Amino acid sequence: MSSGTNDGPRRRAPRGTLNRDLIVATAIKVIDADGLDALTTRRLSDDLGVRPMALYKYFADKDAILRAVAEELFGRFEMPERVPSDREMLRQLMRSYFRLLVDHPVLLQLDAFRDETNNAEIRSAEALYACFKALGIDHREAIGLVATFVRFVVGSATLYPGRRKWDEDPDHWKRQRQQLSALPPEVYPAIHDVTPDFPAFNQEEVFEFGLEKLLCAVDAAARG
Amino acid sequence: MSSGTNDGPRRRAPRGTLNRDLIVATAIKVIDADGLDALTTRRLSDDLGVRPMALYKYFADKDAILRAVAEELFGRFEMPERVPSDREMLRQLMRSYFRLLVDHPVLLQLDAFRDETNNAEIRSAEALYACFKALGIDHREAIGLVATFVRFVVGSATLYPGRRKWDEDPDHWKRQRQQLSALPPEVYPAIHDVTPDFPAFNQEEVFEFGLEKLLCAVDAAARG
DNA sequence: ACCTGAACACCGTTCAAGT
DNA sequence: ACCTGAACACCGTTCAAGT
Repeated sequence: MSSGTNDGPRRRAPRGTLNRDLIVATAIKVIDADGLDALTTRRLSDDLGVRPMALYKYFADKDAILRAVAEELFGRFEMPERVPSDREMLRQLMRSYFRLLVDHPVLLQLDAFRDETNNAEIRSAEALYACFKALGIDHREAIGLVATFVRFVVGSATLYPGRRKWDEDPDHWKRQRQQLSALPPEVYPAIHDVTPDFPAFNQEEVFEFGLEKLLCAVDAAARG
Repeated sequence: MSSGTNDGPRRRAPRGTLNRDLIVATAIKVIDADGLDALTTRRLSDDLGVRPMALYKYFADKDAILRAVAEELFGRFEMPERVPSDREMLRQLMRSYFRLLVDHPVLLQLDAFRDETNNAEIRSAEALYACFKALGIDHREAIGLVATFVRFVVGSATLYPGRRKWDEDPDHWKRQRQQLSALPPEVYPAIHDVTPDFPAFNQEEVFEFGLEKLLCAVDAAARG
C-alpha cells in the first residue's frame, strides 16, 4: 500500500517532499485505511516515500503527529445551518458531533480527546449555550445539560463501531437471541421476556431515541 | 518494582510458580499501578519472578491475557441491594456500572468492551429490564432506554479520568476561565456569558445530574 | 510438565553523516 | 536545510532446549 512503484532500491527523496500538512494528511489516510495501530513511523514514512527519520524534521515525536491529527480532525466539525428552532438546533449539533466521532473513531483513542478541550467541543458548546440562553434556561442547568449531551454522544460513538458490525451481520442477532435464550430463565426472566424483540434499533436509531429523550429533558427545563 | 529482592542473577523459578489466576491478578496490579501501556510481557513476567515465555504455557498470547483481565474486572460489577423502588434501583444500577468503569478505566481501552457482550452488561441489563417491566414500560421503549443509559454511563466514564484531573487541580479552572475569556466575545458570546459559573459540577455531580434527567425520561415513559 | 535462552521481526528514537 | 544509515533499547512471539 506504499505510494509509488517499487522497483529496485529507492532513490533519495527530493528536497521538498515533506511538510507538516502532507504528513498529517497521510497519517489520516493510514488511520482511516488500517486503524491507529497501523500508524507506525515506518509505515507512515513508506507511504510518504521517505525514511522514518525525515519525519523528525517536522514533528518532535510521534505524539506530536497524533496531536496534529487530532487538531485537523476536530476542525472538521460541521456547524449546522438553516435550523428552524433552538430545539432543532440542539438536535443537529449533537448529530454533527456524533457524526464527527463516528466518521473518525480514532478521535476517541487519542489522548488529546480526553485531556484537552478541543475545537469541536468549544464551537459546539458556544452554539449549545446560545440555544439554552434563548430557551431561558439558567447557567447551572445549561452547564449540566451540555455535559450530559456530550457524555451521551461520546458513549454512543464509543459503542458504535462494534455494534454497527452486529447490525450489518445478518446472522448476528439470530445468534445473539439464541445465546440469550440459552441463559437460565429463573436467573434472567426479564431478558427472556425482551429478547424476542431484539434488535429494536440500529445504531443510528438508538442515538436518535436517546437524543429525543434528552431534548424532552430540555423542554422540561425550559418550562420549569 | 519487580517482586522479591534483586541480588545476583535470578535463579530458575520453581515449578508451581504460575497459574492463570495469578497471572491475571498480577496483570491487573500492573495496569492499576502504571496503566495498560506498562503491561508488557517482560514487565508482567518480571513481577511474577519468571521469564516472559513462561506466560505462554497458560495463555496463547497477550491478547488472551487481556481478555481474561476483562472477564475478571467485569465480574466485579456489584449488584445493588435493598433498594426501595424501581426508580431508585435504576439509579443504583447505573451508579454501579459507572463506578466499575471509573475504578477500572482500562475496561474502556479493551477490545472486549466494544466487541462482546460482557458479564456486567448482561447482569445489569436483566435488572434494568425487570425495573422497566415493573414500571409498565413496553419492550421497545425499555430497549431504547437501556441503550441510552448505557451510552450515558460509558461517555461519563470515558471523560472522567481527564476531567477529574481538572477538578483536582486547584488552578485549572482559574486558567480555564481565563482562556475562555480570552476568546473573541463577538464569536463566543454565549460562552463568555456562562464561563464565570465554571465549574458548576464536579465529575460525580455531573453524572448525577444527567442520571436524574434520564430518570425523569423514565417517569414520562411510565406515565405515557 | 513447566520454565528458559536465543533469536526474529517489529517498534520509536538518538546521533552522526550524507547531499 | 533536509533527508538518511546505523544503532539502541524496547516490544510480542517462535522454536528448540533445558530441568
